[in-house]
Amino acid sequence: MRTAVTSHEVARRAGVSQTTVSRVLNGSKRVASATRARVEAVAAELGYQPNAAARAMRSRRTGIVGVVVGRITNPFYPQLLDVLGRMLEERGHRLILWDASHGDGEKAALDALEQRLVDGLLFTTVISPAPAVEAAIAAGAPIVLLNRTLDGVEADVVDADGVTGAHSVARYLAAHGRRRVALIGGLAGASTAREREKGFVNGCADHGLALPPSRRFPGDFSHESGAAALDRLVAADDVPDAIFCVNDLSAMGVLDAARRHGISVPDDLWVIGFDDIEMASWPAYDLTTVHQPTHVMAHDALTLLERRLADPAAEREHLRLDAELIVRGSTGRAPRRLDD
Amino acid sequence: MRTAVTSHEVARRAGVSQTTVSRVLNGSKRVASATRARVEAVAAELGYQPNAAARAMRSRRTGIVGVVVGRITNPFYPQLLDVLGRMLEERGHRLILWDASHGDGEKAALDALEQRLVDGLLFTTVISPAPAVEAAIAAGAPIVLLNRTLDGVEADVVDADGVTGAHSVARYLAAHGRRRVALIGGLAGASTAREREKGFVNGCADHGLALPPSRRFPGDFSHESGAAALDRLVAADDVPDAIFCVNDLSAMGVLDAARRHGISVPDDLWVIGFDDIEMASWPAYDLTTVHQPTHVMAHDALTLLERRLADPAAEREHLRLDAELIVRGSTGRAPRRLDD
DNA sequence: TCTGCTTGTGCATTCGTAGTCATGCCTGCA
DNA sequence: TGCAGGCATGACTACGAATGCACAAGCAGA
Repeated sequence: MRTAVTSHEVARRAGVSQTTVSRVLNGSKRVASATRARVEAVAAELGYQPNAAARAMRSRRTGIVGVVVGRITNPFYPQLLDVLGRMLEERGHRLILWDASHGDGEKAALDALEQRLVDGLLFTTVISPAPAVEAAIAAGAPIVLLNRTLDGVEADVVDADGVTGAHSVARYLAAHGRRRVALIGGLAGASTAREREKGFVNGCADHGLALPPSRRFPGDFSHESGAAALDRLVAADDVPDAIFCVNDLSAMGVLDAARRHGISVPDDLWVIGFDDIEMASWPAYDLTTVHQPTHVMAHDALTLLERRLADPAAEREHLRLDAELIVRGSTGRAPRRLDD
Repeated sequence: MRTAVTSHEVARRAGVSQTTVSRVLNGSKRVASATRARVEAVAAELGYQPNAAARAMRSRRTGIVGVVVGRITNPFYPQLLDVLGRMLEERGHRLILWDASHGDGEKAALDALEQRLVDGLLFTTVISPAPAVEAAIAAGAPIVLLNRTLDGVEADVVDADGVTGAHSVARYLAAHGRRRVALIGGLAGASTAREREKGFVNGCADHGLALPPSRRFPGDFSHESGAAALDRLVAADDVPDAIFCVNDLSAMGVLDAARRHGISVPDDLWVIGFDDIEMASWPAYDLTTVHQPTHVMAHDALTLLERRLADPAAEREHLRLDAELIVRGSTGRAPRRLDD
């Protein structure tokens, strides 16, 4: 590798001061067009790239956003990252990624913020209690909570209405004659899991569906946890009419376990998820689920973060989006199958 | 946000010079243990975090590795990222992510390297020709090619043997009496696609399987491209015995399209993929495929990169790992189903 | 001709850390 | 007692870009 070209070198070759080079690069108007052209030509010729560290040191901005995801192998997160990556790319910004499923992703991200390595953070996966995160937010750090929230914390948040969404699932099941239902939950500290469980439990109560403890299972949003829950129901010879899972991945686990056990979906068992990840609509699963507007959420979260960076004193905002039931084949024959 | 604490501030409060603080933080031995303890106490009390930009400016290292993936929503990449993220976390390093499916991820990554924002780069997804990448590698830039390679370029590379892997697929199909086979390819510039196509084509020739142009389809590694190919075969009323796809995701597209068309797998059609992503083993797909040792590959690639960073003059290495056929239900009843 | 404003440019400084060089103290040996 | 040598520490500076301030030149209006 050749030694890096500096703005001083560009200045020297263009016969101007380093100040002028800096002005040209940052699009200042205070530069004669002839000078600008000359500097740009020299910069291009030398392949000049400003040193990121020096730039960050002076300007106190790095153009890097940190994102903490739950478990990158859960397709929900790549879908969020896809949108975020696109948006950041358009702005010429960059994305540092942490995975919270190993080590302490939140701690690492907060450290990076303190070190001024990132301009702001997007947490998609906070688990309460999260004292460090809460303290940083309270101190005014540029942090936006995406997907999951922290109860009682005043913060910029974008999430979907899990309570109403899950409530509509219970109503739907009751309306279609399902009587024996089961629930597969998520991590206790996750607001998404809590909300969806709560909405479903309330919905069952409201619509006369019994949901005994023996048909409530803990989960961790993984495929395995869904499969394990159905395995236990089978072992207990207590396979229900319908199972609601707090996310799609665990619902897919249930569907896969059902295949193993020779349980026919939807004939013998209905399965419903939450998220509406892309795979949920693929024929192999054809999963009825509650749609979360991932694109909009990611977009809104980044917009909130940018606003917070531009104005640290701006009013905090909590954007709560609607989640809508999408009926597919895992709860009866989906209408669109008639097209084939 | 309070103003950031600097090492000068820590020094002042601990009654030492900034130099000593720096020495304590970097674990220099030239510090009396009493002094070290005092500095550490003050640093902890103030929650001191060294400024990343200043540190990078002096030390010329950022502790950040850049990774360019093909399309983050293809589960193959999250699996790689999972391993990479773990390894980097252990080392206290960070990961900047680019997605090459929109904009120019490679250009952005190379820029970041020039700007000294990242210490090194991992390209999982180069598409030849890639003159900018080749030039950077030739100039000695710390870049490792993971998964895909660039023919004729001397570089640090970790990939799997696609030719042999795909060749074994053809042999397997021939040995099990499949006669009418089809091939769904990948992006022309991707070495993985080229190798796997070549291995399969050669294998077909070697084992007396005809593979007319009408049964060779272009693809782009996506679920849709797999599904689209089967749609065309159905439309042409030319559904084959077996279809080999150059990656699992497109094979899953074929399986899903087969479901839509009421084609029974494996009774009417065998399907084989390549990669062995986690989902391939789930009952919904139960996909016979060629296993790539993703974990090992990611691990080796990062190890190579670290070696290159430690010694820029080290000999270049090309690690080529074996890819092994894994037989599952999409090519006949898989043995393990008997367990149930 | 003089004043006052605009425009284009450069000088000098700053950001926070790491490392070089210098210094003072203490120990041990001649 | 004198001095070499190790140890602990501090003063100073470099890293590279951005920016406040100063200033010269050009021009309009009085």
